[in-house]
Amino acid sequence: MATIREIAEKVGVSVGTASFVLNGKADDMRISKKTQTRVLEAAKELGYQPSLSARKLRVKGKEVPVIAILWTLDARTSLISRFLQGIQSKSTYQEGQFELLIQPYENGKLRELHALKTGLRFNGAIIANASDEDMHYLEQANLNLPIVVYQRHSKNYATVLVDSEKTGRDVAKKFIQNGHKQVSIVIPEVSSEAVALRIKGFLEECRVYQIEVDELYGDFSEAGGYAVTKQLLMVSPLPSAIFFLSDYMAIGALSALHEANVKVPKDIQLIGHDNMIATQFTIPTLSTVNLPVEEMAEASVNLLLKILRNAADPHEQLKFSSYILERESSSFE
Amino acid sequence: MATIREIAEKVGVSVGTASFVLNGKADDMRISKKTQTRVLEAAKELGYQPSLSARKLRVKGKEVPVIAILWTLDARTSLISRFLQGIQSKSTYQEGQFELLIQPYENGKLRELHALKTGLRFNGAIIANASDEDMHYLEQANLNLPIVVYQRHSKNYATVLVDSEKTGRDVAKKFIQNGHKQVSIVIPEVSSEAVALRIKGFLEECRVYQIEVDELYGDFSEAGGYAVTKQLLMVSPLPSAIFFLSDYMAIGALSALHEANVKVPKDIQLIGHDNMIATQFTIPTLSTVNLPVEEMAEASVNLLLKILRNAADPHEQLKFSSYILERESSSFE
DNA sequence: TTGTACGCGTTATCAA
DNA sequence: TTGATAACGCGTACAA
Repeated sequence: MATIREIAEKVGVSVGTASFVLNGKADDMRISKKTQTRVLEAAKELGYQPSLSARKLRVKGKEVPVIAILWTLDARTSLISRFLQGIQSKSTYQEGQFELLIQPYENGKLRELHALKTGLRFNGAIIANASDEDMHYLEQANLNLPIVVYQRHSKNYATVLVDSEKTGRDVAKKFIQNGHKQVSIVIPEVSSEAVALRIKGFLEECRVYQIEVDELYGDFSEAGGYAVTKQLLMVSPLPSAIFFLSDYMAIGALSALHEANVKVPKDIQLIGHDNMIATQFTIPTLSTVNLPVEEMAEASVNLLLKILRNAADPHEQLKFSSYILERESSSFE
Repeated sequence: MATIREIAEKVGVSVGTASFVLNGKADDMRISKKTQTRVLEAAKELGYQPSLSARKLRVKGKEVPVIAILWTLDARTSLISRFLQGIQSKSTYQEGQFELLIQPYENGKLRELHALKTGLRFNGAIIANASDEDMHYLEQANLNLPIVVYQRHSKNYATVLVDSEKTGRDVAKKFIQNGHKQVSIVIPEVSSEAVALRIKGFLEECRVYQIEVDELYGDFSEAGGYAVTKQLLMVSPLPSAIFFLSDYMAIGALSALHEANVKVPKDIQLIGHDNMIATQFTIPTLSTVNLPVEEMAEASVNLLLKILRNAADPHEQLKFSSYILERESSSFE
């Protein structure tokens, strides 16, 4: 991490000269070739790395806010592409009004992310996939950094979310409406408020209508859904409907059921969650709950930008709505 | 974009005081409550936004290189999650040795991305999905910014890629070996060297063995593959094998074929490309070409970091290999 | 609480 | 023709 001054000193030249050489303006400034090569060599030797900070500071009117997306290092990483797509599809991005930083963190270890406290890396953050512990830390830390929390409730920060409890109830209602008496819910092993609320809504509604529910757990992935279903196939009787809290898991289940020659939706009905594009092309097509990830992502960024320029309440709560998309996997033929 | 000095002036207080208040250190410093509120109000009014650059510059030993991932704003955005996963799975990231910036750009308009020339946003870049025009611009611009190009050849920059021509030949060989005489190749409408080379290799090998090939085009998505296949189903005879240059397209095709009651692999064999996880769970499971995205992503970042600290040749060429994963969609029963 | 030196690259002004 | 000097940008931290 040498500075330009160190280079200048080593070569025995002024910092201005060194700067010109390192920026390719040496010829315009008529710096001799020998000096140029000597400067460049010194830079290489010392491992010179220009400081963006110093540059930005000097070049006026160029600094834009840095927005960080804090994303957990777990299976849900696969959803980040939709999040990014939501941000990018909009004009805001194109105009270069902000820089987008991806800041991964380990689930449950948000407190160890020093950048949240130092305020050196970003001007504001969107926190996705926060676990209970992470959220607890956040609420108690009371950071004075502008923050938008995605898919969780919060007292101290702005939020963007859907009514996950209602989602759960809606799916239960659909199952009840379709006449199911014995259903299962497959739960991914991730700590998430949204998941917990969906479960809560689903179970409550089932209780009200006295439907029997089995709770199953698996990895948040196709493989997880496949494994859970394989296990389920070994016991009997099979439930007549399953709610998967992740489309990926439901896709894995379709594969396992096909192998076992169990027909969907005739023998068993499935509903997934998230409305991943792939669900339109599975065999059979997969009913799912539409989660407006792209819209929420865009809203999160816009909200954060507004908060940054004091144009929005830092406690704003944006609510989106989800709805069931009925496709073949939950329809009677 | 007010500065801390403007706030201090407005309130009639020193910059030091303003700094303390804005950083929540006011109480420790025994700044009066009135002063605190006045400073905070002024900050709000003026729309104060702390300059990260000034902060980083002052706080010693904290500046780490910023690496940008330049990603096109097109359908292939869906692949970015694998790219990110590749980076994140490794220790490098955890140690906070660099910051990761996502810099989208419009396909073919890399030249309009000013950040590449100003050097204000990042210390080095990984360029993914560059089109021919983008690459032409890059080669001729001869930027002195450290750059790693992903999945393209380059004279002037470091690269990380697989031998895409060989991939194409391999798939053709597999088809020939399986006895096909009439095949199709489905090409996504994206400008990519890798895609072009796969096509080239595939067509050449087919020519050598005098296999008839039909070239079809569609959107890089499940819907694109579905649409192409629907069209294909209207003509006859159907080819006995199809090579899809994207798994997403192949997944769409499976759906269309299922609807038309054409059996895979009995009536027609399919091979996709990329080895997306979903291909293990389609019905039938999808043969595909494994593209080591995660490994290449990790290698790209590590190579760039090495170049940044002069520990690697800025023209290094890293080659990875791909191979066919035979699953049900291309196997005889 | 205040004043001010400091970090580091850029660039305009000055000097030989 | 070749290079030096110093002001500048902005938040931080320490001495006063």
